[in-house]
Order: sequence, then structure tokens, then C-alpha cells
Amino acid sequence: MAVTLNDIANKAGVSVSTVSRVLNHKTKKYRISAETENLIVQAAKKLNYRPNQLARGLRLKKTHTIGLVVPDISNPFFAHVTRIIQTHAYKSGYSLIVCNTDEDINTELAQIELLISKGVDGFIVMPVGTTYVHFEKLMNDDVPLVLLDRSFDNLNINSVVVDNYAGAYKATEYLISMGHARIAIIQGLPDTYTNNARVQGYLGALNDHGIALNSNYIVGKDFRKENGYIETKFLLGLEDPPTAIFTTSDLITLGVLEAISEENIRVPEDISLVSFDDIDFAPFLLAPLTAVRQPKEMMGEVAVKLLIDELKLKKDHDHRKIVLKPELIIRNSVKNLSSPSEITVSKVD
Amino acid sequence: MAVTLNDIANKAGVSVSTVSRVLNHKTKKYRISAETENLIVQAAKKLNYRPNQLARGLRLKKTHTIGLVVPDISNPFFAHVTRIIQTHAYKSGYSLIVCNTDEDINTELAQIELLISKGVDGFIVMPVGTTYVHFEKLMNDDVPLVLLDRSFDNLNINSVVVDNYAGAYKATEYLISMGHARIAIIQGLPDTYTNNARVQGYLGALNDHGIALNSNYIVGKDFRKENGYIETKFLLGLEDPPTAIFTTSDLITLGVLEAISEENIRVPEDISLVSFDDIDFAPFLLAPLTAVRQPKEMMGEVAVKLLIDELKLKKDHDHRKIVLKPELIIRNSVKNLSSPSEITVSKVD
DNA sequence: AGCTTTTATGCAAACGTTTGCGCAAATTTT
DNA sequence: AAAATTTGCGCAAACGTTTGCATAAAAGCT
Repeated sequence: MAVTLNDIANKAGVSVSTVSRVLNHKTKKYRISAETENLIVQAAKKLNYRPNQLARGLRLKKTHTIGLVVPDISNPFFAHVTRIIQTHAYKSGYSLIVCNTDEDINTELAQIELLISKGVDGFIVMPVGTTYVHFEKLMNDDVPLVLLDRSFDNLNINSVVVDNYAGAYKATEYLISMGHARIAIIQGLPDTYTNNARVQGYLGALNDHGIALNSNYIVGKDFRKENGYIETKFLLGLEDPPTAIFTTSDLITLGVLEAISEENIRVPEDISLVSFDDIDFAPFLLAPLTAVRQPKEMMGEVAVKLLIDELKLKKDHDHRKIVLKPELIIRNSVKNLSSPSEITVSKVD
Repeated sequence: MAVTLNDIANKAGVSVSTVSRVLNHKTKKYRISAETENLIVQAAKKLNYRPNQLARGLRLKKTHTIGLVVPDISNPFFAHVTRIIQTHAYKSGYSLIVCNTDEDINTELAQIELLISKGVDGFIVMPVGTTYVHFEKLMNDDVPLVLLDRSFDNLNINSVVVDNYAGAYKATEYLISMGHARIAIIQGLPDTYTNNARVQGYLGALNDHGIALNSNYIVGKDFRKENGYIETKFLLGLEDPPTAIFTTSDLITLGVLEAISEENIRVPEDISLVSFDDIDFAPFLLAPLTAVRQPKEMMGEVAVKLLIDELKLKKDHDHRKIVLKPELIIRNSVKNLSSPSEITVSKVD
């Protein structure tokens, strides 16, 4: 059986209260004598005492645990920020319960309920993103909460996001600057924060440069690999296939690459590619990938900081929205069409 | 404030005991009348009751939480198996506290202590791997435990691992079959389970094929990217550089690729490469990567199953060691030297 | 109608902590 | 030497559950 305060109390010949107090370093406040303190510390050490955090949490209504809700930990992007969050949380004395939602709103709801039940002190959530009543509820209940990666414009809530519009705009503009006009976008889950902003950025750039919109070029339905694969097949099969594809996530990009390799065409010679999310291996791909890089470290670190601030101060300070700037990393997956050259996609079947 | 059993009891005009019993579906055992049951269920629903799992855990000594200890969640391999574990655990009604150890034994120790304090029902640990007294202690205390990915040969403990020897052997043998004899290995953290087996597999294959060992060709000190980078620089600078490099992890491979690209040489023309760990993007690298693929899904799933079996049955059944077979995925990162052709590494500086 | 059995529920202890309050002994003040 | 203060620690309640035991009411039996 686990050793408890009681065991120590017995061994040291004092009461549990006293034990609790010295083990919590409240000796001055309660004027415990140096010798009893010593006695107790020794006993605790000898018995190899380990505080029961459940009992503690129950009594204190604090567990020093934060709940992290993420759509898919196996996605490199999420994995990376999870790691950063873990590190910083641990450094501040918090541990992490990690939950996966599989981009499903009901799972998200269930996981949050569960985490509350388990007494987490606060949340960092990367929401699925189509609805947010549950977050309003949490805020009404004064549950410390910060949204990460995705937020909601019409909600005054702690969040740290990336300027997705700017990222997509830059990517698209770069494509345009390289002479592309037939630019497709493979979007992720429609109506989510990140997706919408990315699509808007794409549209904005197109519009600002007077490029007419081809509705066939806006495709896709979720952030997964299969989506990238299928939509690429579709795009390549069009009568007037695009000369460039802009993908809205790394997993989509993976699917795109699979499709492209199956079709026996090459990047960037036959089709150009720009990706949101910059993966580690991007420089070493067959076509070193031009991509929008999100400041993952910063995102994770800031999210933790925001949450812990709220946990500590518990002030009713205004909620903060922090938006970080993404960066376009230019490599070699886009063909320059500006110089006079043919703009055909040679497709080999 | 959170609503408790007491609140429901008041609203329904019964005692907390009764409420607890119906909410736990013990109505038959305690013969609660259908009407009180109904009353209580209604009240609970109306008040939006959410059980306090801390209190529950304290009383029951069960939290339905399992602790996952992993060296580095941002590593694609670990991220992937973490995801699998999460999914299966959740399906069985368990949630996951995830801890990172950064390949540091002291952090591992601390994290395990912490998790016990938090009352996890059991552990899945991917150990750092150099020492195991703490695991013996856990087993003596009858804490359900399964080791994943790495184990200890002289320890009778639940574990699911991959046959690293076989994987490395196959990889090396393949290299040999392609005519390579100057084969280097960049190892990970020495004295760890996986690393040793991989090095042994490499040595075994060399030996079985009568290839003399060049001690300059065994380099490396941890599983990180920087290690791959530095050691590749070293290897390429040798008087008789290897014609092939076998890396013992995906992150190392990343470093190798960085070094290689800096040196302006090509895979597989100038140097061949085989990697342990098959990453998603491997097929689309400049040189589609030949790699040893570990059965990640199976590993995660089996680990969870083993643990939950132990949690449920609590039988003193023998501990099981499950070893899964890896697979060599042959792509195009190895040059065939068998056909008469020069075996030089042309290095451009 | 009295006795036994069954039915339906409540009491209270326990899980391991923390902490306000109280109080005896020791010390200081008058 | 009595009164006042300080020192050092223990009592007991509380956090929200679960569950063995007790028990009052209802039902069944003779």
C-alpha cells in the first residue's frame, strides 16, 4: 500500500496536520519547531513518501494538470507543437493530459467533458472549429482556456493563431509572381477557422492581381492525406488543369505527392506546388518544397504562457488574441512561367 | 460551483447513496425502485451533473487513466504510435497522460513518480533504456506496466518490441547484396535496447558475409538530427569513405540528408542510404528512401491490449514479451555496385 | 393478527489531503 | 507571582465519492 501522511505521523509521533504542514513548507506560518520538522522530513524520506495528488486535487481544487485537445497527434505539425507545449508546461510544474479528437466535434465535446471531470486546471484546445458554444460555456464557468491554431473571430477568447490569410496570400502571390494564373487550392475541412482564412487569402491574392476565379480549382474537404490524393487526381483530369496547386496542410501535400507520382508527372516541371506547413523533410523531397512555415515553437510556448498567466493571476483581464506571422520558405517546387516558355501540363497515362 | 451528488440528492429528495447507486447502474443490486431511479436520472440530467473523477479515483483507487512515457513526441515514429495508443485506450475507456523524457533517465524517473502520484492505473513506457531498476520496483509494487519499443533482455516484463536485430540485419544484407562492402552505421544512444540490437544486426550481417569490420564506420551517439549531420560529415571526410550509410533512426536520417546536400553529393549515385524508420514522405524524397518499417499500428495496439489485460484480470499471469517483425521497404536510395562500375564516392567541395 | 421475509432506502465511514480554530505549555511582561 | 503573550501542535471538518450495514415499511405467511 502507498504510504500516507498518517504513516509518517505515526512514525514521527506527531499529527497528520503537522506532517502536512512541514511537507508543504508552511513551517514558519504555523511555527513548527526545527526539530519536529527534521523528524518529519526524515521519516518521510525513509518511508519514501509520495503525495497522493488525487486527494490533494480533491481538497485544493487544483490538479496542476492541463488538458490538451488536439485533432491529430500523428500529424507532424500537431506533434511538434504538442511537444513544445509539453516541455513548457512541465517546466512550469504542470503535466498534460492529451486527447485526440480526430477532427470530430462530438469527440471534442466528449473529451472536454472528460477532462473537466478529471479536474484539469485549464485547457489548451486546437478546436475542430465548426462550432463554439461549448467554449462559451467554459468561459462562463470561468475555466481557463486558450485556443490554439484555430479560433473564432466573433468570440472574445484567449487564443494564439497564425495569420493564415497572410500565409495563403503570400503563397498565392508567389505563385502569381512566377507567372501562374491557373492556380488550384486543395482546402481542408470547410468552415474551420484555418481553412477559411487560407481560402480567403488565396482568393484575395487572386483578386488583387486580377486573376479570374475558376471554381473548379477550389476543391477538398478535409485535412487528410486521402483528400489530397483524390483531389489531385480530379484536378489533373480537368480539361484545363491547373499549373500550380496550393495545399492547405502537410498531410494533403502528402496525398498530392502520391497522386502526382502515380501520374508520372514531375514537380515543378509539369506542375508546381506550394504547401501550407513546412515539414522537416521538405528540403530533401524530390522537389524541395516551397511552403508556408508556421512558428510552431512560438505557438506552443505562447499558448502555455497565456494559460498559465490566467491560471496564476485569475484576473479578469481581457482575453487576448495573439496572431503570429507565418513565413514563406521558397525552395524549388514552383516553375517559373514568366520567362517565355510553354505552359502545358504534359500528362502521361 | 460544480454540481455534486448532494445537489442531486436534494433536488430529488433522496440520499446521496441512492443517487450514487442509480448513477452507477447498481439499481438491481440495491433494488432501487423504478420511480426513484427515474427521479434521480431526471434531476441529474437537469442539473447537468458531471462526476468528479478525483473523488472517484480517491475512493476507488482507480482513475481509468494510463500514463504514457515517451522519449520525444515530436519524432514522427513516436507521434504515430502515441496516436494509436490514444485511440485504442480511449476506445477502452481510458485516457492518457503523456510525458516526454527527452531521452533523459532522470526525467524518466521523475515523470514516472509524478504519474504514480496522479494515480494512473498503469503505464506504457518507451524507456530511455540504459537502466531499469525503477521498473523492477514498479513490478514489485504490482503496478501494471508494459514497455514499448525498447525493453531489457534480462528482465521478465511485459513488453512489445520489434526485432531490431532482424531489421538491421536485413538492411545491411541488402546493402551487401547490392555490392557494398564499405558500409557505415550511424548509431543512436549507445547501450539502449534498440540501438544495441541494431548495431548487432549490422555486425552480424557483415560477419556472416565475411566483410571485415572497419571501426571507423561505427559512429554516432544519440537519436537526434544533429548526430546524423555531424557523423555524416565525419564519414565523408574519411580517407576511405563508406559507399553506404545505414542510419538507426529517422531523425538521424534527416541530419544525414542535410549534410549530404551541403556536400553537394547525391543519393544514391554518390552514396547509398538505408534508414531505420520509414517516414511518410520517404517515397517522395529526392532519393526515394529504402527503409526498415516498423509495424507502428500493431505496436501501439498490442501495447494497449497487454496493459488493459493486466488491468482487468490482474492475474499474476506470466509477463509476456511480444516481438514484432519489421519489414524492409526497398525504394531507390541504394546504388547497385554489383554490376561492374566504379565504386568511388565523388566528393565535390 | 402476529410473525417472517422482502423491498427500498439512509447512515456513516473511508479514501488522503489541507487548514481554520483552539489550547496547553513555555515564555515574557508587569 | 500573576497576567499576558507567544510558541508549537492537534482536532476535526471538508473536498465528492462508494459501499457495508442497518432499518423502516411493505408484503407474504400461517
